[in-house]
Amino acid sequence: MGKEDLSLSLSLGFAQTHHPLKLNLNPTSSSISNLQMFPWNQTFVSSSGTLLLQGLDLFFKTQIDHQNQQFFTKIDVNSLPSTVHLEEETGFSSPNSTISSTVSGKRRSEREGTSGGAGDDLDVTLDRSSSRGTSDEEEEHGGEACRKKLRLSKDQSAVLEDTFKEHDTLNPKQKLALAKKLGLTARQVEVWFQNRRARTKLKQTEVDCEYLKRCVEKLTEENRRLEKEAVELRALKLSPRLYGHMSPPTTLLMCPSCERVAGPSNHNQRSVSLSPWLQMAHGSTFDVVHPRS
DNA sequence: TCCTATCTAATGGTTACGTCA
DNA sequence: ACTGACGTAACCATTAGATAG
Repeated sequence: MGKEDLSLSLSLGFAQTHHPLKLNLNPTSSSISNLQMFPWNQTFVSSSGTLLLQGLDLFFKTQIDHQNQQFFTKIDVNSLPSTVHLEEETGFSSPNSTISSTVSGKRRSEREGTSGGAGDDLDVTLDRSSSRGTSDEEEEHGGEACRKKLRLSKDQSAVLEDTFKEHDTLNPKQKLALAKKLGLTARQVEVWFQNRRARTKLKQTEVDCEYLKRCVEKLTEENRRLEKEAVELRALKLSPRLYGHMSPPTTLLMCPSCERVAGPSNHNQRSVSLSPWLQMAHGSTFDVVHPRS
C-alpha cells in the first residue's frame, strides 16, 4: 500500500464505534467553523480544496485491487468455517506470503506464552510466539536473533481490509477463523488489526490537526479584523461631530450565555459570529450588529 | 549499487477487566 | 464484601525488515 493511497482514501474506521468529528470548513459560512456530529457518507471539503474525504466508507483501500477481491468470498467472521479446528493454531504463513528473513527473535514473555484460563474453554489460544518462529527455526538458522517479517499478499491484505471495514476489532473466534481462512496465525491477524487501527488513528489525527490549523487561521484573521474595527470605533468616538450621529449603545443586546452583542435583525445586518466555539454551544448563529452595515 | 524515506509486520510494555481462591 | 494473584486482550510506542525512488 502506497502512501498516496492513504492520502486519498482515509478510513475513519474507528469512528464506526465512536462519533466522528465533522469538519465543516465551508468558507461561505459566516461562522468561522463549527464542530458537530455527523452521519457517515458525507463529503467534506476544505476551503482550499485540499482535503476531501468521502464519507466513512473511505477506506485505506487502494492498490489492493478489487480484481483480486473478487476471488474471495466474503468471510463471515461471526461464524466459523466447519473446517476450522479451534484446537489448532496455524503455525505457518501463507504460501502467498513472502518471508524475507526466516529467523525469529525472542519469544514473548512467559506471561503471554502461557495459555490456560479464560481462553481455554474455547480452546482459542492466541499464541503470541507462534508468529515469531519456533525454537526449531532458531536452531535451523543458527539461533540468530533477527526478526522474521513476512509480507502479506495482496489477497490477504484485501480480505483483511474488507473485514476491517465491517468491524475494526475482532473477537478471538473471529480472529482465529480469519487466520485460518488466510493461512496466518491468529497473532498475525491480531497484529494486523492493531496496526491498521493505529494507521486509522494517525490519519484521523492528521485530519484533525489540519482542521484545527484552519480554525486558528480563521480566528486570527477574524481577530485582526475586529481589532481594526475597534480602532475605527475609537477614532469615531474621539470625533465629537461623528459621534453625535451614532446610535446610542443602549440599543445593543448582549446574549447572557455567550456574551455576544446582538441587535434587532433588520436591514443589511451581517451575521457575525464572535466565537465559533461558542457557536457550537448555541447551535445557531446569533445576529450581531455590524458597524459597517 | 548505495542511500534514504516510507511503509508496515512485529515486539515489548502497560493497562483494564474478568475470574478465582 | 474485599483483596491479591493470575490470565487475557487491547492499546501504544517503538523497532526493524522490505521496498521504492
